[in-house]
Amino acid sequence: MTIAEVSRKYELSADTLRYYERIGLIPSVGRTESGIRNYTDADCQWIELAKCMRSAGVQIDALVRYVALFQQGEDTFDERKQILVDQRERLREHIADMQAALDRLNHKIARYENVVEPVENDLCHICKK
Amino acid sequence: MTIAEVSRKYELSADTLRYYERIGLIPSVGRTESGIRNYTDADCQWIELAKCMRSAGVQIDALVRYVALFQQGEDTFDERKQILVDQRERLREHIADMQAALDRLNHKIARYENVVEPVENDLCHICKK
DNA sequence: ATAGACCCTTGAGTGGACTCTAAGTCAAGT
DNA sequence: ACTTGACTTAGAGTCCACTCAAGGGTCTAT
Repeated sequence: MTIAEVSRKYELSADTLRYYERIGLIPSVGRTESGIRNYTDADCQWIELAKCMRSAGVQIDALVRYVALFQQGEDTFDERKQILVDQRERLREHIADMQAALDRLNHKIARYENVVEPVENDLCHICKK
Repeated sequence: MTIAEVSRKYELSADTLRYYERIGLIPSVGRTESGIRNYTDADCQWIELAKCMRSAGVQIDALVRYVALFQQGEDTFDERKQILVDQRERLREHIADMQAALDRLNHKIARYENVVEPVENDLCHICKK
């Protein structure tokens, strides 16, 4: 697969794909004799993983470390797992923050819709609390 | 309340508090005769709101627009509500992305723990899929 | 064999959100 | 009166994650 095809498939710009490879967020992609990138299915799986993690806000740094360890082989097993566990925890915390903000937005929108009785209006002014 | 007290209370640096005020993410704070910020409870509510929304990744831009409209008064009601509704939608999408990444991390960690039977190992290599 | 579309690398530029610096003011304590 | 430390502003600097530009090579169709 060419970079343009992969770019369309995953909706990541060719620039971004090259950037991800350059910094090691995905392992380096094989080339044709003339030096043009030729993405394999395995490359695509790495890209999909990267896209999923990045869209969730997992830092590039952690993913780069993971990929580097992965390429070093079996004896990095524990370290790799630890990265995943750490990032899972970060993600859980972030989801909780977002849920709190979502609850708050729902509350505020309800006020705007007069769905919630304005019992403690003194704190609200549609709506800081 | 001084900026140092507010900074401690909300765990935001004094620089960040001044920055938020400067860009209009919170309405401007009153000063003492000598020009020092004196935060009221209402100011603190704005800060808490800003902190909550920012920690969930709501863009500063949207919050600035909301605050500006809020200060313009009643006839911006609909526009303000629309901002909230839009941001709620963005937040929901983002939570879905994060949930997908979390599911994937859980799956990968389970592989690392040999909890999941390695049935389709050819795609996994602990673990791209 | 030449146009036009696509690809390459290196390195610089951008935008968002802070974060820090410089130069100065002010209040409290000694 | 002087030091100390927290406050002020305007503006510059930093970090992250891209994104673009320059200058060039490659592929395909006519």
